[in-house]
Amino acid sequence: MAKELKELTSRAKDYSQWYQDLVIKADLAENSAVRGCMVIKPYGFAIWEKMQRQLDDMFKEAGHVNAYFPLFIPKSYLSREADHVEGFAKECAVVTHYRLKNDPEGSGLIVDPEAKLEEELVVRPTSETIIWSTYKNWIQSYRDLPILVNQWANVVRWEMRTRLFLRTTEFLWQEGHTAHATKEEAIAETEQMINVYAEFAEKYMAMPVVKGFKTESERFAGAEETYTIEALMQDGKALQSGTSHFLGQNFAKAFDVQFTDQNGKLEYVWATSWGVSTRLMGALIMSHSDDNGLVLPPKLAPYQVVIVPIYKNLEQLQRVDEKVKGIMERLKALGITVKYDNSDNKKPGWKFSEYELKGVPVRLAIGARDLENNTVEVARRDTLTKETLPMDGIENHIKKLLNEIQENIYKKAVDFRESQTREVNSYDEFKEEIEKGGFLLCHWDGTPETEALIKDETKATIRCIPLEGDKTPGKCMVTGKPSAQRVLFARAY
RNA sequence: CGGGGUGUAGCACAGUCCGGUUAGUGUACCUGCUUUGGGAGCAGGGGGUCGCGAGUUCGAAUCCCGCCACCCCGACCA
Repeated sequence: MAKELKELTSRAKDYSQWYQDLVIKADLAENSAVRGCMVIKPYGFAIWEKMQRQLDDMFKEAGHVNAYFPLFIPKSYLSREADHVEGFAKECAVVTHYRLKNDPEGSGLIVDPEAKLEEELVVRPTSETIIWSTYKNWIQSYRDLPILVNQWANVVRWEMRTRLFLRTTEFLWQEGHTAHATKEEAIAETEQMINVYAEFAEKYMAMPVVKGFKTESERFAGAEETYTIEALMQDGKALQSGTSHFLGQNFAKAFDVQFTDQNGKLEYVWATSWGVSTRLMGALIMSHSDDNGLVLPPKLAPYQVVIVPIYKNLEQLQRVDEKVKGIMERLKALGITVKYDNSDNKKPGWKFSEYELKGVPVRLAIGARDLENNTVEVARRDTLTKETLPMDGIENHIKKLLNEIQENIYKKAVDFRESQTREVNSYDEFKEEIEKGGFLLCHWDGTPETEALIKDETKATIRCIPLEGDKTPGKCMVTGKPSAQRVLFARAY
């Protein structure tokens, strides 16, 4: 057993390998029989549910409501918006038939050729088109606006290469789709939502992000402006963690969604869309984990505290059970989630390792010794330290400790990112530095040609044009042409 | 679709080059006893179409041919 852990540790340098082993061992997910899709196991799904609930609260706080739209999109819808079809056509799963039958030749089930669909259906890669074809019926007057709708759903993108959590064929996400009477209002919505995402990432996931615009070539297919939050993973690669798009009037025009404004004039509506996905779970894992397994921020941990009893016989266990009952009540009264693992088929040492692997922020161990002294052993996951404390008032200490852990994990991630972010001024230096990973802030002349050249030669992309920070103009590191501000480069997932 | 690799017990793998007892090891599982403050110990036990198909041979996990699946690297990707 110890050997297995050691192997895991020694592989930590090979991050992707380690990461895959880790999540499987940590009971988060496994690859299923279906190409590039994943089974999210109960513990992993509990983390996703925590994220969902928090995000949903934040959306509603900002005035949004939930709805649901169909999984299938008629092929013709997808082709209505030119950039959109360009962006998604290459990765769509298509339904062509609606029935199977027994092969008359006797080789089992086959697709019934007579059950061919008049028009093929696309399994949604995103829902803009079906939603806008619906909104057309919902919107006549400025009084119908704004529409602020979100949906929690699954989508399918048939990528050539998949990666657990980061790019699976099917993934779970939320997509907000809003309609507005004015351009200003739509832009304000787009900005509001990227701020919601950034707040969620930093306050709940304890993951610092850089907010910014995507360049034209990295923009969402059909958007006029894409805002993004970019995070840095521990292996030095960037991860796009959430996007919010200002869609202009592109979809309104493609689906003919017009409204009468206050002056009786017919206008196209202004649109936004925004989304985050189960990719965030990958981000969470890769931001904080160490060689002992997951490290979960207390605000997203399925349970914040685990209690492990230590006993020599059933009589002792019963005494610990009694004691724990009281502690659990007091913890729950403070809104802290607790799991008491008094299963008799695993030893304490096994449990310690198991809950570390699962990233439970705080572990309490209580044994005969503690019952005698009225103490409890408190171990924290982020620092892997433990201390023995008096039992009285332990619940208040734990409440404080959970906040401290949340802050400490965030601070650690910020420090790491700062240490991996640097300004680079020449292209030669850039080529050298990009090999080391991390974020590079550089001047760029703003042309797609230069961007493409850099990508070809170094595999680095412009993650975003940051909204905040240094706005001093300069000269492009490649062409020497003027640059408005430094932009953020990195190699990305 | 290109380049590389792997298919042997639930999982991880050895054995394949150089064919030869009843196919093995770790782990997991089952039973019993002892253990329980950092992934317990001992004893016993169950579990295999060696990816699939066809061939060579007295004899194939091993050699030849064909096929299939999966993984990694690239192309692709908001």
